[in-house]
Amino acid sequence: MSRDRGPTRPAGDQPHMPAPDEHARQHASVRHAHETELVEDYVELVADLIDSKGEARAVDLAHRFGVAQATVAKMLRRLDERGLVVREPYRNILLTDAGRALAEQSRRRHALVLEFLLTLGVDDAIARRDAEGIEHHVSEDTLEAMRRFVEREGKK
Amino acid sequence: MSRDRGPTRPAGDQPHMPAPDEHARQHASVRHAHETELVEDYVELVADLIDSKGEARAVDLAHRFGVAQATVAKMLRRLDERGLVVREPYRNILLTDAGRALAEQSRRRHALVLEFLLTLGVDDAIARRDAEGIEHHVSEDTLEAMRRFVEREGKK
DNA sequence: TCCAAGAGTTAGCCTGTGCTAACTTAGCGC
DNA sequence: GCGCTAAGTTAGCACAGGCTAACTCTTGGA
Repeated sequence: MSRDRGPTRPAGDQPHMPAPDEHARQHASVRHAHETELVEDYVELVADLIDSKGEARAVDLAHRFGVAQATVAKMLRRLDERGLVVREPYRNILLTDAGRALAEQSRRRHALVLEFLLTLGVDDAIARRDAEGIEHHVSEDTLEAMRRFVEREGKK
Repeated sequence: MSRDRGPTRPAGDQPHMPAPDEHARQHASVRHAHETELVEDYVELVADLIDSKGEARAVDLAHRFGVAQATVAKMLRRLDERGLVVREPYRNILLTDAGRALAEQSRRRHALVLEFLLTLGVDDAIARRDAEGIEHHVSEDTLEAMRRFVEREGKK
C-alpha cells in the first residue's frame, strides 16, 4: 500500500463531499435521529389512539408497530422514565404534558411531510410509507420549505 | 379500565391513520431501512474515497463517520461477509462489483435528493444534512417525483 | 537499516430494540 | 361469583452498532 498518496483532497474530489468534520456531524445527527424517532412514533401513536378510541392499549401499539407486546412494554418503561407517559400496572397508558407536546409536534410534522409528498404527486400509499421514514430526518428549515411549496401549489 | 369501549374505529378516527396491518408494514419497512442504510453509507463513502484519493482507508472512514476505528473494522467485516467489499489484513479496502453497484445506486439517490432539496430552496448546509437522513427512506416512486420536480423547476 | 508512530485488528463491554416463554391480572360471560 | 381468555408484565436471550484498551503490522525518515 502506498502511504504517500499526495495531498489530502486531490483534483477528483466530489463536489458533494463536505469536509470530514461536517460529514461526521451529519452522521452523528442521523444517529441521534434514530434514537429519538421511535420515541416520537410511540407518543404519536399513543396520542392518536387516545384521541380516536379514548384510550391507548399496549396490544394495539404492538399490532400497529408489528412488534411483540413485550417489546412495547419495554419501550413504554423507557418512555415512562423519560417522563413522556404515565402508566400503572395493567392500566391504560396516559401521556404527560411533555408527551402530549411531543406527540403534537410529531403529528404536525408527519402530516406536513405527507401533504408535501402528495402535493409532489406521489401516490397515496407510497407517500404514507415514505412519510413515516422521512419525517424524522427533516429539519425545521426543510419543513418550512415544504410548507411553502404546499401553499404555492395548493393555490394553483 | 373499560374494556367495553364500543366499536373498534369510532368517529374520531384520524384520516391519516391507516389500518393496523398497513401501519405495521410501514414500520417494518422503516426498521429494514435502518438495517441497510449504514451499509449503503459505507459503500458509498468507500467508493467516494477510492475515486477521489485512489484508495479507501479505515482511518478516513472513521473520521468521516465520526466513529472509532474499531467500529469501522467491525462494520467492514460485515460488509465483507455480505460480499460488498474485499480486504486483506492491513491492506486497503476494495469494492466488489456488487459493492460498486450499490455505491453507484446510493450515490445517484443521494445526489438527487440533495439537488431536490436545493431546488426546493433549502439552504446548502441544511440540505446536505437532511439529504443524508432522507435518502434511505425515499422510494423509487418518490425519487421519480423529485426528479420531475427538479427538471420542471430547473427549466424556469 | 531499523524504529517510532500511525494504521489496523481483536477482545470485551454497553445500550437499544427486537424476540419467546412463562407468569400475573382483569373483567366478561356463564 | 367464578373461571377463562385476553391483556399486561418480567426474565432472559440475540444481534447491531457504538466504545476503550491493548495488541500487531507497516512504513517513512533519521
